Amino acid sequence: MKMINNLFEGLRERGYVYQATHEEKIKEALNGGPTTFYLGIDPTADSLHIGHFFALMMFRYLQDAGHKGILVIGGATALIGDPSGKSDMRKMMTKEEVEHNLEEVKSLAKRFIKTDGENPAIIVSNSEWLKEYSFIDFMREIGIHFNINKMLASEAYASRLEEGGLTFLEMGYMLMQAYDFMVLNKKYGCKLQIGGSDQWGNIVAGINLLRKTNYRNDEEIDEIYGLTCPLLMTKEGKKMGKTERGTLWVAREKTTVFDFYQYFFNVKDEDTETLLRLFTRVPLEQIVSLCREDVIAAKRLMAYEITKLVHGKEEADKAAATAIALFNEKSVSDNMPQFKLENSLVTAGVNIIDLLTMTGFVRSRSEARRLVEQGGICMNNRKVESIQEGVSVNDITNNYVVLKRGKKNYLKVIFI
RNA sequence: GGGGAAUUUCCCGAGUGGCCAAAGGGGGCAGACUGUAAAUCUGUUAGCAUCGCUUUCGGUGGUUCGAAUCCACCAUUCCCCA
Repeated sequence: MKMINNLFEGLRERGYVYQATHEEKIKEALNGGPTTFYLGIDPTADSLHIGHFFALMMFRYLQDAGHKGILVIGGATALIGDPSGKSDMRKMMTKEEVEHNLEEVKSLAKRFIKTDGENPAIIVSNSEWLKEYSFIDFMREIGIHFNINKMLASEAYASRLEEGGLTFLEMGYMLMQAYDFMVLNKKYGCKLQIGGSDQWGNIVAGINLLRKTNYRNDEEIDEIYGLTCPLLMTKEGKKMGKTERGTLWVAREKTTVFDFYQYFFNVKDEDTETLLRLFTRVPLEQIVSLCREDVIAAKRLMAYEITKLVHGKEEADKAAATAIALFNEKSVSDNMPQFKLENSLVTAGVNIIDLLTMTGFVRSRSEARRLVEQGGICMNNRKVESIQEGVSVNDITNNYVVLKRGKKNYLKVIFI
């Protein structure tokens, strides 16, 4: 099996390393023989967002270097909710929701990490070992090792504490994750936990827990480490992957491939380099020079590569082609967002406002009216001048009409 | 368990009986300028049958010609004391 010599340095260079608990030891482990590591993801939604994707990329890097990966899906922890970095308590999820999300997350994650062939990842849910653990035993065996004063001082609880109202439920989260690490160490010999920087406190808790339970005759029998990747932030200090309409999802049904591609194409210039470093395997020197010489080309490459990673080459090609057609050639593409309507509507004559709302392109009639009045709506590349305008058979070529809202939002309305 | 404070439109936050669909800021959206950028300027930001009407200020009832504003009860949150 192929081992990469300077894996740790490589990761650091690309911007994957944020904090490491034992830098020298981790370097040794990663650059040396196969090390078993794990990444935990809580199924709190029925898809993955870009932050998960980032961590999974790191997972994949380690896997490709020959290390053994375990993906833990937090079927149990999702029922509690991680308070790390949150200022409000998260709404509790039902067991059914978690169950459903777990399957979705599992199948999506398989797109990014190797789960078959050579060196496949193991996927487990932590409910496997947490479900059966009785409360009293858990408190006696695990709870005893946690010092509340220390926990409260940790970053993970800081914002919740400031807001007040920290509950016992949330305090329990850290114990569970810490216990996960311990179990994985015992069961699979897992030595390293990776995660986003918001997981630092939880990771350290796991390390401490093992240390406290791990002595035999005053001798530490095993040592485990933690490595975090930075939180993806834009240069403006916003969380990457958040859009006005919500989170940028990895699942196609929740965020179309075209929107996904567009999100990355439209990031600030300054973020291009970071994204290229993290999500492509383009050599570093090349990235730097490309960004300096031609930002647009760099952006195009970046958006394309990320889309390819997440949705596959075919979909990425389509999205890129659609974007070029739309923005560079001002023409129509088959892959732009579409909506189908009954043909009879047009033959009867339909008002532009009705059309905009009917297709869901604009949320309300008031908004549609406003947009038209402000000159923000185009039909077939011609500005709609008045809210009285209608759509007739003459406007339709090849069974469709192309609507444009603002500069970047297109919808092809197909009449059947 | 006792006492105090709070809950406003996407967010923060003004508003203490009619002039409130509700100030101001942030964010969003649109226009101009651009590179499908950034910065800036302008407009806009509950819904509809749009010079009018309807639903909104934690929930439910009540007082009143009229309530986000007053009263009662409930819910949630925070602070102080146990």
